[in-house]
Amino acid sequence: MADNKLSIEEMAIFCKKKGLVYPSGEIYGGLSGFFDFGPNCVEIRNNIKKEWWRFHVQEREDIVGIDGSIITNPKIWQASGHVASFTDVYVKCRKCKKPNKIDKSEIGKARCECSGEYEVIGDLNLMFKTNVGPVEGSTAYLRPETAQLIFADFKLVAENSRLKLPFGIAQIGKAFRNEISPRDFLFRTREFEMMEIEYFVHPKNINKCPFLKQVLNHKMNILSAELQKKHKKPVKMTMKQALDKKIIKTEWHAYWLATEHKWFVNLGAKPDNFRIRQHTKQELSHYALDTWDLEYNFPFGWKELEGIANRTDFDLQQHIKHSKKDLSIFDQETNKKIVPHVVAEPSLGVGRAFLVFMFDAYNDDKKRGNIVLKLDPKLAPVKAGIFPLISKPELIKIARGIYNELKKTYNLNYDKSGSIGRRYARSDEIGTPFCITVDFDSLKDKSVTIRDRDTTKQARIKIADLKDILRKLIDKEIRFSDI
RNA sequence: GCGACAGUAGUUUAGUGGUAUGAUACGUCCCUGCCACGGACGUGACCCGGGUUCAAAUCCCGGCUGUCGCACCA
Repeated sequence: MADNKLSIEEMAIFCKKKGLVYPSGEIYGGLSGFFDFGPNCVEIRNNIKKEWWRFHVQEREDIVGIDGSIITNPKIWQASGHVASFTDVYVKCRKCKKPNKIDKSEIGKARCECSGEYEVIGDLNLMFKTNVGPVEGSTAYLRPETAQLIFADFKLVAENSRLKLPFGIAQIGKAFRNEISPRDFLFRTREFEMMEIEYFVHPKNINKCPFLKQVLNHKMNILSAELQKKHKKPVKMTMKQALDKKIIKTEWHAYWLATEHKWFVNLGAKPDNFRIRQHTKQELSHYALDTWDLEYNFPFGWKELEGIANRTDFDLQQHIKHSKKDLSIFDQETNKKIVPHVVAEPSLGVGRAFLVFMFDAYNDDKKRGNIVLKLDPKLAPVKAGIFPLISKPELIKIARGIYNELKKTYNLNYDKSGSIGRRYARSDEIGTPFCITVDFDSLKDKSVTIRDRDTTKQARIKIADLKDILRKLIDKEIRFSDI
C-alpha cells in the first residue's frame, strides 16, 4: 500500500478548500451522507459522465441508453426483492452478542440459537420512503439502485432500438440508500449517482464474447477466490492467461473487467492502483453465479469500485413472474423466444470514480510549493487559463479577445490579478492543463506563450494557431513537447 | 446504530467565565516584464439548543457534524 498517499480526510479538506465538495446544507450543520458539489466539481463530474457515456454508449453499436425515473411503481421493488427486506430488523443477542436479522413481527418472540433474547438494533431496509400524491398511504420509494428500471423497460427498449443479442442498456442516474453509517467522504453516501450497464446475452452464448480479442493482452492484478482462501497476493497476468488457466471462467467477465479497467487507465488513472477480486462463496449473492469486483487501492484499503456480477436471468424472470408480462424476445436463429442472461453489469458510482481520478491526479509538488492536480485534460474542469502577463490595457485587450473566442468551445479561466506565478499556481491546483499568457512581444509578433501544467514548460505559438493547437492537446493528438 | 475523542474565519491556529491571536486564502489599490515577491487597506470565525451564572465561545446536559474502533453494506 502506498505510504505517502493522502488520507481520505485530507482529500475531503482539499476538496473543501478548492470549493469542489461541501457537506450538504452546511450552514445548518450538514447532513450525514449527503454532499453538495461546487462549480469546478460539477464540471469534473459532468466530464466523467460524458467520457463514460462516450466510451460505453456513443462509440458502440451494441449499447443504448435510457434515463429511468427515480420514483417508480413500487411493484418494481417488490419484484426485485427490495421491499421484502423492508420488514427486516437487525438484532443482536443479549447473551452471545451474535447479530442476526428477523422479521418485524417476530420481535419479542424470536430467540437466538443460544436461547438468548434479542435486542433490536434497527431497521435493515435501506430504501427511502415517500408518498405519491397528497394522500398518505400511497407509499413509494426512492430507487435504491438504477438497474431495475433497465429490467422493467427491457422489452420496450430492445424492440424500439431493434437490438440483437448480445446488447446492453446503459443508464446514468441517482440512487438513494439509507445507509446505517455513511463513511469515508464520498465513498459511501446516502445519495449517489451511478453509471451502469446491464449487458444481455443469449443463454446459449453465455461464454462467447465477440469482442474478446480487444482485451486478451490486457494485464491486470487478479485475486481469485482460490488465492484469497490461501491468503495469497494477487497475481498480475493477461486476460488470455487468466482464461487459459480458468481463473476467470467466462469470456464476458474477462472482457468487461478489462474494459472497465481500460476506461479508467485511458483517463489517466494509474493501472497498478487497480485489481480485480473474485467474490468468495460466502459473499456471493443468491442470484449470482460469479461476481468479480474491480477494486481500487484507496487510502483506507482496497475497496470496490464496480461489482461485475453474472446475474443470469434472475431479474428478468422476477419481473416476468410479478408483472405477468412476457419479457422474452424472439431469437431469429433458433426461431424461439428466449429470456436473455445478464452476464455482466458494470455499475460504477460517479463519486467513487471522482475520488479515483482525484487521488491519482493529486501531486504535492514541493519544488513548486503548490498542489498540481494532474487530471486528464478531458476531465479537467477548466481547459485553459488566459492571462495578460501584467494588468496593462494593451495586453488585456488581446487576452480578452482570445478568451471571448475560445470560450465558445471550452471552459476557460480569465485572470488578470496578482503575479503570474500565483495565477499559474492557482491553475495547477484545480488541474487546468494549459495556461496562455499574453506578453509585450504579443503586440508585435501576434504570438502568446502556452504553459504545460505537468512540466511548467512553455512554448510560443501564433494566436491564429491557438484554437487548433489547444484542441489537439486536449484530444491528445499531439503532446506538448511536439509544439 | 453503539462506544471513545473532537468541533474557533474558506483553510489553519492562539487564547480566556467579561465576544478572540496570528498565518494563509480572498477582494481593492500600488508595484509588476513568466512560476504563490513586496507594500497599504479591507472581508471573514467561537456548530446548534437548553441549563448554571450578573455574565457562557469557555462549565454542565442534549442534539448535530466529523474522526477512530465495533457492527452494517440486502
